[in-house]
Amino acid sequence: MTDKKLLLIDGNSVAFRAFYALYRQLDNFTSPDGLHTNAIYAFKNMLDVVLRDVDPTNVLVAFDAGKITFRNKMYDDYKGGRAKTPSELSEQMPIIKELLADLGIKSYELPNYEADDIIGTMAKKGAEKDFQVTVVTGDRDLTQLASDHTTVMVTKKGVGELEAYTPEHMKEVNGVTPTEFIDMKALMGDSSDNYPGVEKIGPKTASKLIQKYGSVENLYDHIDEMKKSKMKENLIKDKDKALLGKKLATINCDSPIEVSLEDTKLQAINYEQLRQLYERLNFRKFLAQLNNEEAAGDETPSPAESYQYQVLTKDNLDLVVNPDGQEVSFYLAMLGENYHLASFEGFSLKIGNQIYVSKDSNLLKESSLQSLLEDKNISKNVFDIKRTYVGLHRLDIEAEGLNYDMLLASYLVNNENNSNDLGEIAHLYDEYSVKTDLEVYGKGKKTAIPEDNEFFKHLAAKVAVIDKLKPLLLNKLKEHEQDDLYETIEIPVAFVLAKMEIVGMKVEAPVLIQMGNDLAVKIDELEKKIYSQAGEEFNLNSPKQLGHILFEKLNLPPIKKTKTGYSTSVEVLEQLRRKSPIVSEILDYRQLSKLQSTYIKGLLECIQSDGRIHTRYLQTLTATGRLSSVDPNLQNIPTRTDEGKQIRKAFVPSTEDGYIFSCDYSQVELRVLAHVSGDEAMQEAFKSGYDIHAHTAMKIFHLASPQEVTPLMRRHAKAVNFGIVYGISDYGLSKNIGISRKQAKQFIDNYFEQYPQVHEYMDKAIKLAREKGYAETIMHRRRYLPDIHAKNFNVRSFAERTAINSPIQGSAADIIKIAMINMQNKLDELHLKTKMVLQVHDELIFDVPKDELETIQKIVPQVMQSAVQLDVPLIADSNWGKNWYDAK
DNA sequence: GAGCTCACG
DNA sequence: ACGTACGTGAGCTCA
Repeated sequence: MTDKKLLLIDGNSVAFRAFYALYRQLDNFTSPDGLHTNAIYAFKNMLDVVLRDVDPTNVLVAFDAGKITFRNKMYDDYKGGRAKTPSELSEQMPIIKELLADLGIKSYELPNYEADDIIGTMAKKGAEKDFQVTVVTGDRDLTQLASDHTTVMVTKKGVGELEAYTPEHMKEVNGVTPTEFIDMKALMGDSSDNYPGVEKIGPKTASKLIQKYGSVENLYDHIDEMKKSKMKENLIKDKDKALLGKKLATINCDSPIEVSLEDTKLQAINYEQLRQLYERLNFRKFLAQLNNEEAAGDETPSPAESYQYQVLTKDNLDLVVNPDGQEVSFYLAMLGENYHLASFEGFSLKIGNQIYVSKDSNLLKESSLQSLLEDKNISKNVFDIKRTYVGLHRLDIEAEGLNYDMLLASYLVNNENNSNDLGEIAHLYDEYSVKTDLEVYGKGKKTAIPEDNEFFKHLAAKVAVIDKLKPLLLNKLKEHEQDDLYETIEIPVAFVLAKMEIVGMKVEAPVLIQMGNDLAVKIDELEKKIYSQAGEEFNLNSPKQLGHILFEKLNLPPIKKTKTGYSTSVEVLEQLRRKSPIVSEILDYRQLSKLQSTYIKGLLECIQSDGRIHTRYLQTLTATGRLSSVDPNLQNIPTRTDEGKQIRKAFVPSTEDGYIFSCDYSQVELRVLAHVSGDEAMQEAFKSGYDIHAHTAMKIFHLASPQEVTPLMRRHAKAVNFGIVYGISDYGLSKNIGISRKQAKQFIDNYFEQYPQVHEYMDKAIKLAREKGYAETIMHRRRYLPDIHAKNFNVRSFAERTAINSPIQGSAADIIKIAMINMQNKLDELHLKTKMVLQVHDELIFDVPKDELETIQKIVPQVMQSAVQLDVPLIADSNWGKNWYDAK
């Protein structure tokens, strides 16, 4: 194996990809003097990854010298019609070259030749001199260079990932060898380079032909032997084009370049120049990196600064002095996402300027530490109150005084990034002194606590950063007028959720097991029936295999396609129902196997030793402010069909003779809409207590009285009401309720005529989002919408619908959070044993002892209805029973 | 790990 | 004229 490694980068194509990878961030990446920097930034990131992975001795970045090359002599229109490089990118190109120079990397361009030719020539030279060559490019053309000596890496997904083309991989992807790829391209042409190839020949056919004939020339030598076909005619007709295509596609590996391998040797980094450049570009991340690379003499990157800490043991606990008034930050380390089960790995504590760390979480139970954590007069800053509270609870510590949560604060300030990793969030605020858990613990199978030194450093950095970023985040909350949202909603609701998770919900395993056994029999029967009709056994869970059976073997009409093949979704199968009995059986099978695998099997695995299921609510994930529920998701337990709903029979009260009590808001989102839009007609309907869907039906069908509303009209009106909340389109509505698009448009027009202020609201919501860059709820929760300015119609439209929907969905989320806090307070105040156990977006579920039912019936709807004062009443309906199924 | 499918509000 | 309803999580297949 050689240790001489040559890295060749196609500068133009990588810069191009880099530019578009961060295109959405274009306006966020500007230097103080007004230059765009997104491509430079992404280019440098990509470069770091490649330099680390390849670890080359020699590097060359090749650029195109200009538009005119020797290929234009063969073909005037080569790369003709290509859009001009946007000026936002071209202004960055000189800086990229400057950056490379500062990094000690050679750049090169050659008039009349493309970067490809430079790379091809250098790759050949390198291979001859026994270099291991790696080519990095954003363009598949260069894959023809792949060989035993040369690997071609093509950027994927912007520049974040690279796909390595070896000759073997080439064969897998294209079915041809790298050199044959040239011939393949000659036949199929290249639309981006603007040469046509042979008519009607695309990648598939080209690949087949070249696999058979080996080259374009050989193909034409044997063309007479080919059977008569349209394709043969086209091949003959376009022979010139194919031969020209081959010339154009072939990379010139003997270009007259004036760089030697010696010239490409990596040079020393010019730290001073580089620092100045980063400062000019305002690249704070790279500046921080630079500081510490320089300090470490270019060793592995480590945090820019590291914090002093003291390791705590049982014997030096007296070091932890009474904080009196000093700022305290605390971090509890656990390995694993699910903190109900994760292993305790240690903790860190910052008191004033002193940081303590330990791997022994049992130390927390020593009286000095326990009393510190349980003292409500000692404020503690943490990252993720809920996780910390639950974790400490498992150690029999009842935490008090957790008053600041970095995770919650950053989520409210900006939830575009929904990470829940401390390091990642710190990086968003240019704080690079802490690494991410992924960097320190690794991922997947390799996840583990590192050696003590690194681990302690990481823990110390975490508490230090919680403390350090606190003023910044609190300040941003103030600027956003979100202090109220943060202090009176999110922080308190974190404790409410923690308690709900800890209590959990009792689930009867035997009930599920019995249902599972019954289901297994039915599923088995259905499988047999389906196989016999299909005439063969296949994997029913594979959409691919099912598609083959339905649409190829049984010749049913394929109604819809997906990216990868035929769609076999319910939507499609419903339409095929009448054509063959097998379809109904497949639908039944789907339904039952969903119940079996997700709800029976899935839930059984989640029942813990206390006979309960403890879900985790994610409080900082959704874009709108809703919660989500994982491990397991208890917010999507079936209810729409009775078979599914049976699952709910297994969810029972924890006390004998107790009840499951459920209370849900009636039409909260529409009420919120009535409130925020100020629409008089809609408000009137809610104030009068009308059935809102029937009322809408009267309005849009111009009826005189509620008696004239037929069930179908009500159903349609209901769909319109929903559609409005989602930012309706006539197409969407027509598809949803199976009417013509014209009719749907009529419904919508009528709707807006009858509820004119709703229409105004929608326009205003979009306008506001454009002006401010975000949409906002009644409690000032924000959702940023950078796409609202997008040039692409689809992308922009999506942002516009989101601008309409988010304030509605988000305000409803605000409301139920307030209700939950008030509810928990009420339960505590009245010393009730009733537990709030679940939240399902507009519904709260309680585990109620028999003798408290009467009280609960009274107070729950009261508290929910009075959570906030809107311009229309809030209504909540209650149900209860011996289990969740009966609470309907 | 992505894509499909389907469960919920 | 564009393609198209908002927000989630999980299990399965297949590369």
